[in-house]
Order: sequence, then C-alpha cells, then structure tokens
Amino acid sequence: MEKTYNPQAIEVEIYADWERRGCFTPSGDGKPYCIMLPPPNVTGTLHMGHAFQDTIMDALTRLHRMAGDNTLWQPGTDHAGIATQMVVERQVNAEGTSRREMGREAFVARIWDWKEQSGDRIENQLRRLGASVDWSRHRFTMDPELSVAVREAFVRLHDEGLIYRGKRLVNWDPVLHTALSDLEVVSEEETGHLWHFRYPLADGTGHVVVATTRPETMLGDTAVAVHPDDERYRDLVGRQVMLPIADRAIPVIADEYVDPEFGSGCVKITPAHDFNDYEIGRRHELAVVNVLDDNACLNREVPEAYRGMDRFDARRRVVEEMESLGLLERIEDHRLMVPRGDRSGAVLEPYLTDQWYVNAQALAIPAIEAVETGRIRFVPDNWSKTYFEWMRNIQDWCISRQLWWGHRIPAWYDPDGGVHVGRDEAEARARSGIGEEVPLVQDEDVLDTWFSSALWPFSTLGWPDRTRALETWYPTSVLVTGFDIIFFWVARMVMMGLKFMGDVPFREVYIHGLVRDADGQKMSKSKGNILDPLDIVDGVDLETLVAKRTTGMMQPQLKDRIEKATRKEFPKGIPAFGTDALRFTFAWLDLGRVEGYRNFCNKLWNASRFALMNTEGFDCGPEGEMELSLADRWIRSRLAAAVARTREAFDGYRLDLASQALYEFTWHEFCDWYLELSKPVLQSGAAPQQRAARRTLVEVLEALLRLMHPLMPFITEAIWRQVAPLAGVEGGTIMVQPYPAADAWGEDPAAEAEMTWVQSFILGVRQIRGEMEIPPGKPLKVLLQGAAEKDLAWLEAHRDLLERLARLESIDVLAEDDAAPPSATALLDHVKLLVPMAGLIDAEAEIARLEKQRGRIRGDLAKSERKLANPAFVENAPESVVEKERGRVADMKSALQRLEEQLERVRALG
RNA sequence: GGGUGCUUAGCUCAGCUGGGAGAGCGUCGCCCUUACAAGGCGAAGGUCGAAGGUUCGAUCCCUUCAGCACCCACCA
Repeated sequence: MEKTYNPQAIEVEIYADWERRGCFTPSGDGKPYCIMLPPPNVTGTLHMGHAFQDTIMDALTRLHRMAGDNTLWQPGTDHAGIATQMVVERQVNAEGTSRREMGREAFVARIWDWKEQSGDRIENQLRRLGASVDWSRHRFTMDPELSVAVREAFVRLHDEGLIYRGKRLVNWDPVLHTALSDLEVVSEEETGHLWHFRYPLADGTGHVVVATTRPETMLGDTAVAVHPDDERYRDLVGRQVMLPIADRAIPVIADEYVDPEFGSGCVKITPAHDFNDYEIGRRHELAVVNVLDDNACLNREVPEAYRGMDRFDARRRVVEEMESLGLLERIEDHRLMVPRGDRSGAVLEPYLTDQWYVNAQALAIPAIEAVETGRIRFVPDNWSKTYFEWMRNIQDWCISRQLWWGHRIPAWYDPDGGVHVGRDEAEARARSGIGEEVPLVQDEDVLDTWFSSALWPFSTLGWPDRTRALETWYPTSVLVTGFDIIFFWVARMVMMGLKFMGDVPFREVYIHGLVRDADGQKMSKSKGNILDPLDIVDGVDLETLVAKRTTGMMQPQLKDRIEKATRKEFPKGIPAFGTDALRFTFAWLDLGRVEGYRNFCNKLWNASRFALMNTEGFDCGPEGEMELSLADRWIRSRLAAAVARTREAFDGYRLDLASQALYEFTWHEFCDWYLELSKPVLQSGAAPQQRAARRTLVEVLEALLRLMHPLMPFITEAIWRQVAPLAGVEGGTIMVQPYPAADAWGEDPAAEAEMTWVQSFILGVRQIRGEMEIPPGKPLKVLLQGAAEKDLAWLEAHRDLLERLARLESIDVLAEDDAAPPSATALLDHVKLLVPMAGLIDAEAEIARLEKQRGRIRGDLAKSERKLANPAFVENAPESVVEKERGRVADMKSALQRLEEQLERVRALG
C-alpha cells in the first residue's frame, strides 16, 4: 500500500469495477428493499444538498444489500418544466432569437437537444459520489413509458371528477406567462406604500377615503366595502360612489371581511385582481372588471391614456392623476407581503383564467389517514405535524401550465368549445363519439412537473402495467428527502399512490436536515456560497471556484460581493479530500470537519498498512494453536459493541451517530490501544500468541471495513481486497459481503474490566509525564503501593505491556508500610502509583498538581455526602443508585487520604 | 395571525425512556517513539438561555419569559 492515503488513485477505478461486476443490480431472494432517488433536474447539476441526500440513500442501500435484501435503488431524472424551459429560452434569446419565433416544435426539439447534451453530467457526478443505483433501470419523467402513466392518471382522475377545468383567479406569472400553483408562490415582506384616496359620493355630498397598496388596480374597482357594524359608514351602505379616473359609479357594500380598525375602514374592491375581493365579489354579485393582460399591462377596459401601460408605470400615473384631481389624501410607508414566482422572481398577479385543477381535498383524506394510522412513518416524527397541517388545509391544485416543455394535457377541444379527454386523440373521439370529420385541437398547455413526479414511485416500476418490479418493490421502503418538498412531492406521492396503487408509496419518510455552509447559512446561488460536491472531492483552485459562483447569476449585481467573500474564505482554493471523507461529513458542511474525516481516512489507511505489514506472508491461523491475549479479547469485545452501536444508529436513521461510533472505535480503540498493545506480541511473542494476534488483527479489521463500507465505500473496498484473503474471506468485492452482526463478536466483560485497569495504569503515568513535562522518550521507574492480589496478578500478567506503553524502566511493588522515595503520584483505584522524582520532578509543581486533584475530589465528595445525608434520597432513590453513591464516597475518601499522605510527603521535601 | 423547532466548551454540534455533561475543530504544553506530523501524549475550558414548578434528585418533564430560525396564511 502507498504510504499516504490518496483517494483519487482508488475511487474512479473501483466504481468502474463495481459496475462491471453488476453489483448494483438487485439480486437474491431476500426481502425486497427499495429507495427511489428523488429525480434531480435533468439539465441541472448536483449540489451539496444532493450529495448529502444521496450519501444517506447510498449508505442505506449498501447496508441492506450487504444484509442480504433484494435491494433496488431506482435512479432517474426530472424534466423540471419551468426551470428547464427558462434555461433554454435564455440560451435562444442570447442567440438573438426567441421561443415564439422558433415555434413550439423547434423549441421543444431544442430542449431535447440540451437535455441529451447535459444528461450525463448528473450521472457522472452520482458515480463519483459512489452512488450504487441500478443504472439499467434509469428513468426520465418524459420517457414514453412514464408519459403513458401520466396520461393514464390524468384520464382516470378526470373520469372520477377529481380533475376538472375551471375559470377562477390563479397566480399568474406575467414574465413566464403561465399560471402557477400556490406552492410556487413565495411571498416576502417588502417596503411599499399605503395610498389613501378619496372617492367622491355620486350625489356630490362628500367622499369616502379608501386605502390601497396597489393604486393601479383601482381602475378595476367595482365596489367600496365597509364593515356592517361600522357606525361611521352605516348610512353610506347602498349608496354609490364615483370611481375617479374611470368615471364609473360603483356601490358601497357591507361585508364582514372589512376590518374597521385598519386604514380608514373603507376598502376598494377589485374582484379581478385580488383573491379576497374575488370572494367578496361573488358574495355580492359584483361585476368583475379585468384591467390587465398577460403581461400585466393595462388592457382596453381602462381609459385610453392607460392602455398598454405597464402596471408599475400605471401605478405612478394613477397616483399623479389622483393628486392632480385633489383626491390624494396622504401616503404612508407600509410593509406588505409581495408574492413572487419562485423561478422567475416576478411579482405575480391574481389573474382570471381557465385552468385545470385536481380536487385535492378528496385525495387528502386517505393520505391523512395513512400517516395517522402509521402506515407511513415520518422520521423524525415531528414532520408529520407539518404534513397534517398542510393536508388538512389543502387547496385545489392547479396543474396546467402555459409552457411548452412538459406533458401535454390529454384533452381536446371541438369547434364548439366542448372538451374531450382521452389517453390519445383517438380515444377522446371514441369516448365522445366524435367522428373524423370534426376537427379536434389538443389543449396547448402542459402539466405541472410535480404531477408526473407524484407518480414516480410506481411509474418507474412499470405502472400502469402490473410488472414484476411493481409487485416486488411497491410500496418502497423509505423516502429520503428534505423538508422543503414535503408539500410539493411527498404529500402528492402519498395521494397518488393511495389512489392508483391502493397502498402507500413508501413505509417511512426520512426527512434529513438541510446542508448549510460553515456559517450555518443555507446554500444558494444568490448567497454565493454554493459548493460543487466534486470540488471537495477533487479540489478546486480559487479562480475556478470564483467563476463557478459568479457566472450565470440571476442577480449579477451581487457578483463583486460574492467574489470578495469567496476569495476571503478560500484564499488557496479547496484541497482534494476524496469522496469518502465528504460522505462521512453529515449535515454541516464545515470544511474543517471534512478535513478531519479525510485525516480519519488516512488513519484507517495507515492502520491497515500496519496490519498488512504484520500479517502478509505470516501465519495468521486459523490452523495452529492460538493464545488470545487480553488485548485480543478486549478488541473483539469492543468490536461487538461498535457493531451494535452502528446498527442501532442505522436503524434509527442516525447516520451521524453511526459515523461517530465508527470513528471512535477505529481511532480511539483499534488504533490508539489495540495496535499499540499488539506490537510487543507481534514482534516478540510466542508462536501461538503471534498467531492469535495476527488472526485478531485481520479479523477485526476485515469486519470493521464491512461495518464502515456503507458510509465509506471506496477506501473500505480498496483495503478490504488486500485484507480479506488474510482473514480467509473470498468474494472479490466487499459490496456483497454480509454486514457484520453483533452476536458474531461476543462481549467479554472480564476482558474489558482487566483492560480498564491496564489503561488506567498507563494513563496515570502519562498524565504525570505530560504535566511534569517529562519527555515521552525518557524511561521512568514506577512504584506501586497498596496493591491487592488482583493488582499484583494483573501487574505480572501485563508487566511487559505496561512497561512498553508507559515507557517504563521498571515497576516495583512496595509494601503498605515501606518508605517511599519522594514521588509524583497517580491513583489507580486504591493503589498508589509512584514516579520517583529524583532529578525529574519539581516539588512545587507536584504539590500544585496534587492540590488541584484534591480540590476536585473534595468538591465532589461534599456533594455526595450531602446527598447521602438526605434521608429522602436514601429512602426514595433506587437501591442501586444509593449503592453507587456510597461506593463513590468510599472511593473518594480513600483517594483523598492517599493524596493527603502524598502531599505531606512532598511538602516535607521542601 | 397559525404552526414547528432551536438556545449545552471559543466555534460547530452530540447527549438514548430524569441518577454528577461529551466529540470534532480551535487553544496551550511536551514529542519526528520504525502504521500514520493528515501523527503521538497530556492539559485548560461549561451556574447546559432566564425565572418558577414537579421530584429524594432536572441539561432532560411542566409553566412562563427572553432571544433566534424556519414553515404556512387573503388584512386593503
């Protein structure tokens, strides 16, 4: 093995080998286990959030595959309607043409080209991350088979009346020219104004004052509303006001919706341009006057001077005109929520159009029940509350989009405006009994991308056909995703799964945290803190990183700031850390942590080198006599505990705890102690002892590699291939080896107790050495005083080890009443461990050290004694707790006494 | 307005159904000891956000408060 761990040298090659071997294909007749990869945007790239999420899924997949399950990780990509169309539209715009100029067919063809061109990028990224997906089953949401599923679902829902077409206010994006669902609206508080206008009464007897944040919509007002109980305006109700500028008479109405406390207590009502006003308009049968067009410019319903004007220009103009008419009362600063499209960032308009909707309430009922009854379990469970909250207040889902990229809605219109739905035109005709002589035109719109995503867990497995795959893996085992798409995706999959499959799409939903940067900020392009996962794997120089963060920005004005921050944070770019180190880093992308885990990989690498150096070409058993040492028994016992901890953590989706268990065992038990303890035996033990040590070394390491493999697939594979033969394991790849079971490595409490004694001995000496600044290499003499039989027995058994690890010249036993030379002291239970001070130790320092220890023990002792003096404690606390406390007091008292004696002795020197 | 979380060492976070708080990084000492300086050994550092309550006992359970974060929502 190379002396230093070099991830690049192993990762790519190993992945290719796994693919050649067909390791990712489900196999065996174990119980089915399936995870659906949330399909990323086909033309996008994977960001840190993906890398994190994919690592979790891969770890679970590898774990279950090793555990013998018939495991499928289903990959695929999403056509991502709006996002993809926008990207390509920008491209063609940059080329001086436009999508309208190109026409629908050519433009869609262009998107397909782009999709082909960028399609492999995500796949390559996934490969570099080690994702063990079954590539042979890769699906794209617009594959012919999946399109069949989409049309099937649409037609069935329509036949049941669960999809309908309706004219109502929708969220309209005037830049993208499409309707959006409620979920695609992001509202943020922005600063604006509240304009107070006077509307004169029609009979000229005065005026009312209305307040608005959107002056331009006044041209579409069809009423003024007041609260029915508002004394101030009681006699106005039923009278008419004259709408300025538009010069229309509109009624004053009374409606509970009005808050008398807000503004003047009078509200202008614009049913065509406000969701609330629309409802009020329905209640009062008001006229609906739409004053905007698709682009949110004013239309022909407004006075000549305003026609064709942009809404924000019109706003200024209206204010000016009202002022010149003497009808502007005042302007206040005001903070208000402004709805914007999540993709375009454009201010949305409530806009009256015909759209297709899914009746979500009906589908939500069983979806709520599935979680209530535990057929689907959220992990952590808290997220079920969020799910319920949304599901119980769900609104109908607008599924039509005025885009060109996506699944065309399977509905056709006849010349009279009749609508005919079918899986294709022929079926639509047949179902409606329409002959070929009647021309039909298909609906121009496409479906919301999330409509096809909602079918993903079964459409990818072959639905509507009843395939073998569908029978095997549906319902899937667990969905791994972030909380940000619980509504977009999770909830809708549950609704559709229950509807079409009659069963939940997954049994568990594991909601992981969001990946944040080192400052705890969410990663986003506009914050300029994004990192490409492969830049951490392979490293990146500063200039490339800056370029990545500042090109193709939606808000180019942020460029300078982002560039500066990036140069400051990564003055030398980012070094290559390797995939395994990245995968081992959970939830928080702190480069310090990635570095720590890269170091961990290096540690494992070198420990393995040590193991191989001491075993390759030697007799490692299992034939031949073997004599297990204390260390051998101990490390096997500790491995059993590590296996148990790791599996338990995996079962609870606590990958952070799994990684912690692995880290601690590997570094602080296997490397820090076991390897050190095994050195004397490996170098100069008797044959049966050496054989046992070598056997233990390769067996424990081999099992450890399997235990770690789900989280760190590459390094474990690379090492395993060399170690496995020594442990007598065949099989070519670690991927298909069984996952370690705790019961294969029995716990050994006796060995652990004895080992604790050995460790305490060594630690005691090291502490003295460290605090007295005695160089590590300087051999020391040690005396033991007050040793019991057990101590003497263990001392003799492990004298060599103790001398070696604590770097001792000698260990001698003193009788209780023997005079000891001036020494520094450590306590090993009730035994005094003495390091004679002559020439080594400063009395002052030793006194200070002992006093510090004494102070600490005194404090603890006082607390414990107080506790035991409390009769309520002794009576009420469990016997074991009281006993433990008594034992502690006894120990502390004896320790205190020893310290006092020692202090006296050292003081006497001075 | 409704909902969900969070507050523990300098920083970022663990802490399993209540029984004297841990890790990584950082800091400070001593070391190139033949697996590893991407390392070894040792140390310092916390009234567990505040105040009450329950309990023999509270970082953990309950209440209130303060601060922070996120999600949802139609107040002009």
